[in-house]
Parts: sequence; structure tokens; C-alpha cells
Amino acid sequence: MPELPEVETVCKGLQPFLVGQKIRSFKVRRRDLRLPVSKGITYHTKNRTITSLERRAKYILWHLDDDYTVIIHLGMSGHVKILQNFIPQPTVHDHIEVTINNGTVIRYNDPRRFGLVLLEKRNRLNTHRLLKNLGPDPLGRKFDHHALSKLLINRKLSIKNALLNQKIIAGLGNIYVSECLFVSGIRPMRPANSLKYDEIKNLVKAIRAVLRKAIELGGSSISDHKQPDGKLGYFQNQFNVYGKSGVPCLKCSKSKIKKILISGRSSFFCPVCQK
DNA sequence: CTATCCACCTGGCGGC
DNA sequence: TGCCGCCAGGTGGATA
Repeated sequence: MPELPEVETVCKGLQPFLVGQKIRSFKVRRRDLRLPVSKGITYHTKNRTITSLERRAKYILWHLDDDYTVIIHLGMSGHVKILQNFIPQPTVHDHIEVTINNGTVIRYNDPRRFGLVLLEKRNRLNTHRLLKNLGPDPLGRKFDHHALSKLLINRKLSIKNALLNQKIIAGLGNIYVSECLFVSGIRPMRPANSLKYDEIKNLVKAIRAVLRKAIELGGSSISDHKQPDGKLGYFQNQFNVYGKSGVPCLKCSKSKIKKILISGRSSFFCPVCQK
């Protein structure tokens, strides 16, 4: 499921249920996610109040009222469910269950277990091995065409792979890279260092516009991914190219959307509109 | 340092 | 109906 807009949607969806609330229990039903769930997370989080939530790239951070922070990453298939009143039995892939003092239950469900749930000291977040090398957030203030130019200089890899690399820019994934490159009229296989000044400018504009729109629509519901309150996201209806091979291009209508593999992952583009 | 490949895991779908 | 191969929104470590 989860690229920046979906993670942002999950984070925003959790906020009213968690911020200012106290954790009654933090149960770990399966410890073997991408990394083992932190030892002691159950003990350390008990009776702690959540002071704020933060999204950092594709990570969700729960800041607690002591010097600890819970780090969550949804991987490829992670979901969050918010349950109130009727609490059904956990299913096979409900790995984490957090009960809030008012009875609300937050479940972390992740069939493929590529996600992770960790507890870290807050003053160690910036040097944490998973967080310290993240590039700028594409919706953040430090990200503009000057910044992106600098990041792409001397880079011979494809622009598609550059945008997927979280050390270069943090938050895009396979869907939104295809969409952003379509909107900005750039072919995914172009070497990153071949982009002209105006192309980088257009790309930055496209990235911001596409991500903002996706967040506005509650992210994308692909497979069975939903927002934490169970609602569907609607951005998948706005896809121009992702998963649309063979469909006439919405810009030129002269050409069909093509699917190619770049580093083994599907990329979709219009051979006429994208240069 | 840079770029590519691979493994990690489960489930859904199309084809036979 | 059943089995098989392929594909999927991510990412860090191994490798050249």
C-alpha cells in the first residue's frame, strides 16, 4: 500500500484518536517483522501518553510523554485499523494491538511482514540507522528545484530509480514516481543527470501537485488498502499511467500507455508525451 | 562512493 | 476445482 500520501493519511487518521491519550496496553502477537519488534516495547509504553504524531518520509512516529518514540513503517502490505465499540477477534496478520485508555483499539496488520515497529530514544532518532540517511521530504520546505538539481548532479542512474531512492528524496514509491514523471513529461529511463533546468523545475512542481492531490483524496486504495477508519482512498481513480498499459494516453490520446521494467519494477509512461 | 541485484514474505490472479 | 508461476505499494545488505 503505502507511499507518502498513504502514510500521511494513516498518520492524520490516527491523530485524533491518539494524541493526548494514554496507552493502556501494547500487545505484540508476532515479533518477527522486517526487524524484530523492540524488546520491552510493551513495558515501556504502558501508561505513557502520546504527545504527538509525526510522519517522516514513509515512517510514522508516535512521540511519548517521556524520552521515547515509537517508529512504525508499513512496508508493502501494512495496514492500521482503528476499532471502537465492537472489537472483533484479531486475524492472522494482526501483529500488534494497542489499546488506548478510552477503549479504542489500534491494530497493525501486515501480511508480508515487511514493515516494522520499533521503540527508540527520541534523542537518537536523527542518528538512527533507518532515519539518518533519508533525503528531503518532497512536501517539505527544503525541497525545491535547486535542491533536486544538486541531488541529481553526476547521477547516472535513471530518473525513475533516483526518485525511488529514499536517500535522494524520501517518500515517493513506485506508483507516484510513474505519475509524477508522466505529469512532468519526462521518460522514466532518462539518466538523472540528463535532465535540463526546466525539466527539473517541472518535475518538482509535478511531485508536489501529485502528492498534494493524493493526500487530499485520502491516498490510494489498491488491493484492499483502506484508511485507518475503514474508508477508501480515492486517488487510484486519478491515476494517469500506473497500471494502465494499453490504455490511450489522457494527454495526447494518440498513443497507448506503455509498461517497461526498470530494475525489475514496472514503470508506466506515454512514449509520445514523455521525452 | 555509486549502481544493480537479491532476499525478505504472503496472497491474489490468470492460465492450464 | 486445483495447482503453478508470476506479480505486488519497500528497502537494506551484498556485490561488482
